Amino acid sequence: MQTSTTEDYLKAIFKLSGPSKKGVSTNSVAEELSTKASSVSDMVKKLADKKLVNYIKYQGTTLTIEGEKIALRVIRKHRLWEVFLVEKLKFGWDEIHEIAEQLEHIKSPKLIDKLDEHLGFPKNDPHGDPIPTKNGEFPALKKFRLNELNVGEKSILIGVSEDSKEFLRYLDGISLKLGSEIEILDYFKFDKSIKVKVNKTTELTFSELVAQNLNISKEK
Amino acid sequence: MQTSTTEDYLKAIFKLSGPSKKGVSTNSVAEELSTKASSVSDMVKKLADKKLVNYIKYQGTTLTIEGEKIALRVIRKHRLWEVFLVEKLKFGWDEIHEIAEQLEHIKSPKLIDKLDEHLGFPKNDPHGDPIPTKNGEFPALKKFRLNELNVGEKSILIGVSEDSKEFLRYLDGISLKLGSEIEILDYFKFDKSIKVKVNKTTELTFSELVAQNLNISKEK
DNA sequence: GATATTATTTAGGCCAATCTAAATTTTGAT
DNA sequence: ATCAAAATTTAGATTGGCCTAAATAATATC
Repeated sequence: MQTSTTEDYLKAIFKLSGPSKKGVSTNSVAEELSTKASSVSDMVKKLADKKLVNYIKYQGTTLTIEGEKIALRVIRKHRLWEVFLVEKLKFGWDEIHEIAEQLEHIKSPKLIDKLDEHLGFPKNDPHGDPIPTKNGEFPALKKFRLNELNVGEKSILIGVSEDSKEFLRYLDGISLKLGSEIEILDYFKFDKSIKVKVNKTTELTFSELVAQNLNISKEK
Repeated sequence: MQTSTTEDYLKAIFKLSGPSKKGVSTNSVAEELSTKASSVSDMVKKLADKKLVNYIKYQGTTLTIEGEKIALRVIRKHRLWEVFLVEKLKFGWDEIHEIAEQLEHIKSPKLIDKLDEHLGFPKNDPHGDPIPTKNGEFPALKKFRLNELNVGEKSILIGVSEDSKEFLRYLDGISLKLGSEIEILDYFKFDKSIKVKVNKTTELTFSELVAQNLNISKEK
């Protein structure tokens, strides 16, 4: 059974990983948890020993399957308690976070199932965020192809549909990485190519074929 | 703000003190908390530093006013959560204790007030035990004079109404102490004296005057 | 490509709470 | 009153989590 500190770390890493599931930096975790980078360094090593995260020195941390399971369970509890606080106890939506931070660490699977039932199996918390299911399914972020977006929309690269060496080498060449932000600047009807801005800096143009193979999410 | 361990110790000491508020032994606390006597020894020293308990080496521990306040707050939370688990989440009365043990440490005065209201300001928990009020009043144990009891009843000495030196010296002489168990064996109508057995061992006879000045509780 | 800046890790300590083993005090039995 | 048993305390170590300061690696800039 993990300590509540462990749960806090896993939750923070999950949150920071974002839809692209890219590795998170030591500093970002430290900031998220209001602690110091050296503490995080210590801690992720311990979490790696317990097989809850993958950690490579100087290269960031990702969750293992097991680590993600735990993170999702904690998020489920947090969000269900938030619903309880607002719906049943009539708290304002702005007062509930820090109480839920504590309640999320209560250990009792039965409690959370009964709470879920008591609340009528809500799908979203009071902020509108989805509540992971009992089985650890996280209502998937809707996934799009880059060519399905409209001009002006922003997105995050979460994957590719084509994994030939050539394609990956091409992406590498333009240094497009998982997690990059892509904003649609323009669309050229005549060849269906699109002009984008990557990470608020680099402007590029993608052919339709390329755009079709870039999987993105509209979420932040 | 105290740790949950501190709260556990204070609660245990409160519970073990009983109605007579007598000092509790290191060993009894250790057993109550499933820990070792040496740990308790360490801990009560720290609690004494924080003015939460009165501790005299080799002589046991009592709560200070402040310590008792905290203990009562924790008990209030524990019992309110128990009501919630049974009434709202439909738990069986036998499953709730260990969950409430966790919930009782959640820190948020507002939460507990709202919970109290949500539950309709219950007076007792599902086991029938009284719930301390918001102001830290613990529904007093009903107090009796020893001469109000019937033959066969058992009681605990919780105080005296007369505190003259003579009386106290008398009690001392028969080694009757706060917390002693007193069972009524017989009642002699002609002089209203009563025969009792103290702590299941010593038989004594009290005059009416003595019996009137011994305050007892019927609770265990 | 060298170097300055930033990010990260290591080293060494601290604190709360716990433990075992040894020392000490109290109690209880003769 | 003495002495053994029981209760309690001390000493010294451990674990989880955190910190500061110093060392090292990665990165960004010229």
